[in-house]
Amino acid sequence: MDTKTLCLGALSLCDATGYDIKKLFEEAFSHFFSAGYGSIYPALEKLTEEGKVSCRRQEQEKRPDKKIYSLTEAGRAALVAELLDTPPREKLRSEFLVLMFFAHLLPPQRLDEILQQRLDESRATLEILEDLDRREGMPPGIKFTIQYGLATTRAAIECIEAHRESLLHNVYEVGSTAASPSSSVG
Amino acid sequence: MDTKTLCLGALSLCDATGYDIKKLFEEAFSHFFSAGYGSIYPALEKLTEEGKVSCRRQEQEKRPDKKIYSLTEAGRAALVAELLDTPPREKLRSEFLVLMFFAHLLPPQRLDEILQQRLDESRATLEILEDLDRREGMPPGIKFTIQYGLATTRAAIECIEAHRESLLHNVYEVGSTAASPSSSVG
DNA sequence: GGCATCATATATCAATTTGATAGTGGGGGC
DNA sequence: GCCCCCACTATCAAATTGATATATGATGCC
Repeated sequence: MDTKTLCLGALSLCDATGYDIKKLFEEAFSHFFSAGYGSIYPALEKLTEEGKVSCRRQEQEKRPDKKIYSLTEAGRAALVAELLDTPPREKLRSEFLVLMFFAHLLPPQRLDEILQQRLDESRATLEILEDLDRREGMPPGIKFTIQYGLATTRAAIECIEAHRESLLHNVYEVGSTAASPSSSVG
Repeated sequence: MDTKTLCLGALSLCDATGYDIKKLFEEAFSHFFSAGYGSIYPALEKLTEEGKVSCRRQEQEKRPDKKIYSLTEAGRAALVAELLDTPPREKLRSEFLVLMFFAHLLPPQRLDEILQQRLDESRATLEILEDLDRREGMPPGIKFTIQYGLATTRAAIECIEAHRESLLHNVYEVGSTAASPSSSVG
């Protein structure tokens, strides 16, 4: 699934500018997908060429012209077609877990900081999701994305809380230390 | 955190070829990070230029020469330095949740298929993690990455199981249908 | 025996994405 | 007055993705 499809999806909700689409992604998608201007604007341009979206210009004083995009019938068909054969994959990119994997190379202070930062960020995410969850009148599919985020985020937080103390005690005791490494973990 | 750092990390465990590193990523990192040959080989080349890894060639009959890389002292220092100021971020890319977000555009059959496929894949991931978890003598940091994977994967599975039925019943009842869409969700 | 596919190992490439940055001006905080 | 944020466009180098090419042996299947 590429940014083009994401844009079609956004425009299936309502007409929007590239800027609006980015904001939608940040507000509604941020816990499971992201896209920047660098992929959104080129995507909208290509979609226009392909006739899947149309673009009307709205002039503004003292601001750049707005380019408001709308989904065409061809675009809606393309969106549905894409959704029909997109496999429901999921991929995590966790620098946090990479750091944990190499925890034995880090000083205890840094390890503690890492755990704390991740906890803070996860709790912040949780609050955002809880706010979203309180909103009413949301379609079941969208509601589900929030439930899913809540469930996995809570699990992550509990896992960190559960292991934090023992990690700080055990990481350095068994084999190597941060100061004198001599690993051989195959 | 880029592929170069990941490679340094891999080589901190033991000497390896690019191929070995890819396999390590698939075996030990697959549930939280990934990297392909297209980023690993260039990374190893740059690291060699920078003196952070050294490379010895091992000739082989009937196979391409092996290029076995080792971490140098400079490389180890660079790895630690990188780990010290890498923020512990985490980013999900879930095409599954995008599909769920637009569930109202899909026929019920497809929605069911999506949920089933994700459930299957999550259960497969869970089994792999449970196997890893049974291994003994693993450093606490690595053990933690597995615990974390177990916790979040189980939460995901439970969430899908819990909402599956109601999704199939409710997605199409309230507002629009897959056949005649007329949404306006801002 | 023959055929497909996987494992070992290298490497490359077009297409895409990332993450930062630039430009332009109004409005709010202090 | 100063600085940063909001609104809106857009671009760009660098990195990554995902597929593919090249070779050969081994393994499995009918």
